[in-house]
Amino acid sequence: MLDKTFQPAAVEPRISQLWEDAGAFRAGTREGVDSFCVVIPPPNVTGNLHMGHALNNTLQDVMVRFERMRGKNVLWQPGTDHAGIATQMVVERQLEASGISRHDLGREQFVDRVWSWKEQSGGSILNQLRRLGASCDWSRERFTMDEGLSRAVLKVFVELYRKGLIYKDKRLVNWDPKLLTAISDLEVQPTEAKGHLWHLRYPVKGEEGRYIVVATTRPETMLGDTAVAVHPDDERYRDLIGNHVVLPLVGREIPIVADEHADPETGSGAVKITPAHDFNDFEVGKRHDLPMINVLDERARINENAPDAYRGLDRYEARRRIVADMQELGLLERIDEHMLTLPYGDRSGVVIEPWLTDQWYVDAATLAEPAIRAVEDGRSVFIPRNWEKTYFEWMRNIQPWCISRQLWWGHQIPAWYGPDGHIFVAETEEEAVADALAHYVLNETLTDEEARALAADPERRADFLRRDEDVLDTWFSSALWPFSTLGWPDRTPELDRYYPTSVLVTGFDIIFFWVARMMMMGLHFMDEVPFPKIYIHGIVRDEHGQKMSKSKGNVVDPLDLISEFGADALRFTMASLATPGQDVKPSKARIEGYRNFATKLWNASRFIEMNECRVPPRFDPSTAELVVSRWILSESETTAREIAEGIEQFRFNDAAATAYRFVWNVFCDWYVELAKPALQGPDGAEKEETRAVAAFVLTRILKLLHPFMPFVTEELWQHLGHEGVLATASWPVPADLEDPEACAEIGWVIEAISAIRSVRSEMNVPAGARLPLVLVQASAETRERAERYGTELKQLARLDSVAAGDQAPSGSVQMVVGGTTLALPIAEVIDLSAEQSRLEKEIGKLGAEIEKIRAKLGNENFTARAPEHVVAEQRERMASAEETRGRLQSALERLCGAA
RNA sequence: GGGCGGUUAGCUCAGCUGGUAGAGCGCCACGUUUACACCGUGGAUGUCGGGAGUUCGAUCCUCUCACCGCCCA
Repeated sequence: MLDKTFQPAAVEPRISQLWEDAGAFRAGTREGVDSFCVVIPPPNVTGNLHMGHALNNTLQDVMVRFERMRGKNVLWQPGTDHAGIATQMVVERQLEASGISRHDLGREQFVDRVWSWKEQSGGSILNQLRRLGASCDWSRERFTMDEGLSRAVLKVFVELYRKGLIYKDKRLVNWDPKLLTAISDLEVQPTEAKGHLWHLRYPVKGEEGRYIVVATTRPETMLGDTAVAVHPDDERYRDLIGNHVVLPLVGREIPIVADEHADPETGSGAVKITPAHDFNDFEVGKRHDLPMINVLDERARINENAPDAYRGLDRYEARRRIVADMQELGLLERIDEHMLTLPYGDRSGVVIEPWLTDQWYVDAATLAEPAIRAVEDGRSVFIPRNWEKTYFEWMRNIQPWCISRQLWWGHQIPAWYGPDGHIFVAETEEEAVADALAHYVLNETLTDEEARALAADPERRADFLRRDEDVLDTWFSSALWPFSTLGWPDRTPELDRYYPTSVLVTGFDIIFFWVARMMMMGLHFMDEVPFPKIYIHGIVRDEHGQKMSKSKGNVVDPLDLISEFGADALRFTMASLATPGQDVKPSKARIEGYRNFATKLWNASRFIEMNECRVPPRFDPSTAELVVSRWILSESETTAREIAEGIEQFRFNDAAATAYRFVWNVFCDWYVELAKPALQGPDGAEKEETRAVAAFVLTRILKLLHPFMPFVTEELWQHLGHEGVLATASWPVPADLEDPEACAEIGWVIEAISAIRSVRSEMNVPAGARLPLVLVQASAETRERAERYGTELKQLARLDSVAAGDQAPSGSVQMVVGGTTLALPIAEVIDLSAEQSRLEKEIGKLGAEIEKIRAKLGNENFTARAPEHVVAEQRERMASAEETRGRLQSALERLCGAA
């Protein structure tokens, strides 16, 4: 016998183990069927489960469990990425605690340390995903630094390099002066801050006393200025274009150039150009062929390219000095308060510097072309569709992708440099050595003999040929995820079977960083899109719509919610709120509500169990005879269809709501109640059928709910003695059970009971009082229905008799259900004036409705132009409203006559 | 500045192709019923942000204004 409440904390670990033991999530166990494959957006190996993961993985799991139950060969590929900076920082912090830096250890030992950290405590997020119920094929877990995936990375790098799609270049990058590496745009957090706008005077050369005023938020960068730009149409400066200014403090003569980058509206209209320290200025510099003078070192201190006075100063100290010095020279015109956006490194928390360095780049523009076409012609579709705009926008303006990082943890770039700086790119060192030696023998730098000696002596060779120290951006390897996890570059059966994957599920925040790059790489190396569908969900906010952040203190830990309410409740909440294109704002009250829903299901099952309901072997639901059986079977069929459609169309909220309504408001509220008389009555055919149908429908419910609430449904499945595991049971097969007649009949019963209850409550009839019911001038059909459901009506509407009559007994309360007047004689308790006003109110409401419809039907434009079925519908509504009103009116007259 | 999304019941949100405004929570009243008080029954609550237009008909389509949010520059 089941407990009174479902205890998720006790059940969940056991059920997880059960699935594991059953190998329920293994891919490839079914032959000759369609495959369904999803690759998980690999979480960061240092990460912890947050609400975004909970949403993302719930939705994937709903689809994956659904398709698995539908009999497909399902692979949900799990794994993590190696998160270059984050992981390196975790281990560095550990080292710091014992007072050593990674440099003390050396690269090799440091990387070993990272690996052992990874083995011990990395990837705990995958266990957290298990707690959520994610049905990944855990036996196939991958890591972007795995041997296989690393091989894929090498091959991709080498191939792209050979095609000229990877190259080395000197450009501005986002440089983190604390972590001493380039970082990606994703890792830069633009943050609004109060700052200043310094207006500086630059003296015009050869025009004594004439200045050009430039406004800047970063005065210290003036040391690297190589031009002043003004708008070509700006009259104020037209005569100065082509002249020079003398850069104060430095003394360099720099040109005044005309460029549209200068905005005549802001500040003075003239802008200083520092190509080596600003992304916009860099572009201006290229357009005008300006020198690029880097005045900062890797830690953002002023370097040797600046005048002695400032060398070695930190950027902020330099700023103070420069402002002071300019003021002293009378060259500081004024200082304005100014709001500006500063780029903070999200890991280091310091302001990022645009810094000129040598880095490796991917020619993203070239790779983007096929990726753009694939979405244009619909080989990959965004759901919701609008996201393709964001995708196109970014893809069409794509910048070279900087892929090198000055870190130790990651895929080391497979490039070697000869003594003259010549680059050799190869998948292995051996190959690179062979290439290099051949190269230098050919150009006669080396003799054959020297080359052979080098080849034989690794130590001398290391001096001769030096490997690039940098590693690749983590996203470079995640971009390969949809095929590298399947075994590429080997031609594996998995690759044939699962590529392209079926759908990618992710948040819009990483369309650029991940989706776009997977598209580029997938198309280039597999010649096919990595996924035909890209489902983009919203982000999770708190219940007031605020973005969750540590500083706001509104972060909710999904694991806490799982502990408190159960994974099923959290999942159901996520699915219910996953409206296409909208953000998700879960509240505790909502989650609690779905915890209650799980308990409701639990108790309904408890009831079914208590009444010894079981599905007989070879039970055929189409043979059910009782109307109530046919009705609930019909409803279950409709529900199954709607849930399937909802999931297929990514309308998770609709699917969840349909399931919720069916289970609670149809099955529990009505079917169980209507079935009680039969279940609690004498043994016989009726009871037997009811038991079978109740159990059958409950079984269906468990299946329908399983994708959303896997734990409670599996627990019940096991408890109720079903075979195997629910996770691999088959989705309800449509069995032509929809039955409009049964639905109409039970609909009438439900309506009648509801109407009686409502009137009782309104008339303050004591809950315990049993009343007689009279059906006034009822049709044969209605009388039959009342007869058939006499027991149920009596029980649920608290009646002591149900009879037919020609007239409502005097002193009765009357209502109209489906065209029949129902009368409750309650003369002794009736409050005549209350009943009179109740009837008048009803009649008034109907009158208003009738008038509205009459006006509509009286409009010739409407009857002529509206579709016929709409007009017919209005006519019907009007007829039925008029009939009901008539009946209520005569009830009112009778009542007044009696009074 | 460009793009996207939002504004519907006290709160959080649904409302698919225009044709009777819905859910959950909250609130009020009542608790006959051994599946369930994490429950049951009944009830109240909306000029669907403002304005204009298209249409026989607009929460839904078009334009416009206001406010809020996100992304990009």
